[in-house]
Amino acid sequence: MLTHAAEDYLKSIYKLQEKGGKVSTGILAEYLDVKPASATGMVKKLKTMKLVRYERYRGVTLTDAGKAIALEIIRHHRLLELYLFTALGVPWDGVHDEAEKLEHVISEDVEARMDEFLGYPTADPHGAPIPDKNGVVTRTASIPMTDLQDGQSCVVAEVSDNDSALLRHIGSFNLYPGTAFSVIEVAPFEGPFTIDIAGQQVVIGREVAKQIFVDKVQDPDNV
Amino acid sequence: MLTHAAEDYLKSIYKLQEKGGKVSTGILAEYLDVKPASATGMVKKLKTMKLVRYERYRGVTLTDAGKAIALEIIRHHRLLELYLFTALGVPWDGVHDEAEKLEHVISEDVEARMDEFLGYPTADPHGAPIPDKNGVVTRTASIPMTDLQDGQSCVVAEVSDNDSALLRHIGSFNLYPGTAFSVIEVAPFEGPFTIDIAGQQVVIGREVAKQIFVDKVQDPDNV
DNA sequence: TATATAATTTAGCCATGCCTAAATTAGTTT
DNA sequence: AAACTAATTTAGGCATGGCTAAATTATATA
Ligand SMILES: [Mn+2]
Ligand SMILES: [Mn+2]
Ligand SMILES: [Mn+2]
Ligand SMILES: [Mn+2]
Repeated sequence: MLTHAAEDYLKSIYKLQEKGGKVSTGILAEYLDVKPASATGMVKKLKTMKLVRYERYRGVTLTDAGKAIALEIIRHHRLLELYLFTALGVPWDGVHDEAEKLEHVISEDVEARMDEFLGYPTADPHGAPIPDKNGVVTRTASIPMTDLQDGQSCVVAEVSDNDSALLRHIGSFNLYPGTAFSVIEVAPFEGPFTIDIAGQQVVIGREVAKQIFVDKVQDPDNV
Repeated sequence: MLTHAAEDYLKSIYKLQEKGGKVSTGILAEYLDVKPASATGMVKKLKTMKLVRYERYRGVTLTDAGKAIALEIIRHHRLLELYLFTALGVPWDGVHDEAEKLEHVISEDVEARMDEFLGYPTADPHGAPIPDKNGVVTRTASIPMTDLQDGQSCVVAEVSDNDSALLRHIGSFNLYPGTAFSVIEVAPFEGPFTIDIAGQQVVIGREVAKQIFVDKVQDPDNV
């Protein structure tokens, strides 16, 4: 078994390489809130374990073995988030930190039991996909809310789960995954979004909108 | 926050000093499956943190601060065992190892939510008392099954939870806490116990009987 | 093409928590 | 009282995973 630290590195490399191929040790260090020298050190260890491809100054990528472990940990994390949310009522801005610690520690048996209890779910409380038992991820092609135009109708697909204050804020507008809304107005000059959620008019700043991902819907009212 | 290792040491010192006052570093090392030198090292660290009283060659005891932490971890452990057993159906011979890892990692919030879900329970699946939120333990005065005489009726109160093969064995006789049985015969010369559980006749070896603790009941059939 | 800048790596250090082997102490036996 | 034995502690080492400071390399700029 790997150490918690190694698992977190693999998970982070996976996430970073999803949006941008090779991952520099600097970016990795920043993401993990660690100094670059520490990231370099761990990456070298992961290389000797053949979990990572790495050449100095050239960045890191996961091998198939490394990716499998990363997905396993991500599966733990997201199942745990949903389990804590659903079974114990932990608020959606609290589940991330809790899962961050538990993910390294639960057995495959408990993983399977949570999966069954939850009915083999495919997304966590923030809308992120839960890799299946074999590490297969079904991605949805959601777009950032900031790409929306006036009048567009859509459904919230996913929300960034890193910042719990942000989640509380987004939750206060009821913008959970699955919630439908339509854009009333996008203010010019990088301005805020005015939207309609279930008849309620709400203003969402651009920085917040960047963290919200949606699926467009054909709006029958708007033809 | 303490390290996992330090928490496990405090928990172990607590359990060992329950039956026998001061705890030697040797006993502690054996209990934790660690070399005596390692136990001495950790005990010195715990002393600088004022969690433990210790003088070389003289044994260790917990301070009030150390005892409070030990009880907090024991509470986590036992609540987790019962939660895993009740909510996720983890078999009673599996909950100990799982809880051993989770106990260091759950938040006070999750602790409180499990407690509520379980209806503020007072015993874990093996019958061990769960300290309350303030660290108060309500001990029961159970006796080892080996103290029973022929004809005695009793109820299982508690079973050792260290050895999971033993638990499977005991479970195969349905000797869970709460189960009533009566002694048919105690074979002489340190022999086995023949007992009656719900009409079924079962033979229990002495080594197993030592690990089972019971409460005597006045048996109306036997007057 | 040379040089400046920024990123990355190396070197060396620290804390934790384990280990083995050697030294010390306590307690018991003669 | 001395000697022996068993328990305990000390000394020194190793792996992990951080850190800082200095050296190196890549890249952009002149
Ligand atoms: Mn983690
Ligand atoms: Mn999430
Ligand atoms: Mn533990
Ligand atoms: Mn137990």
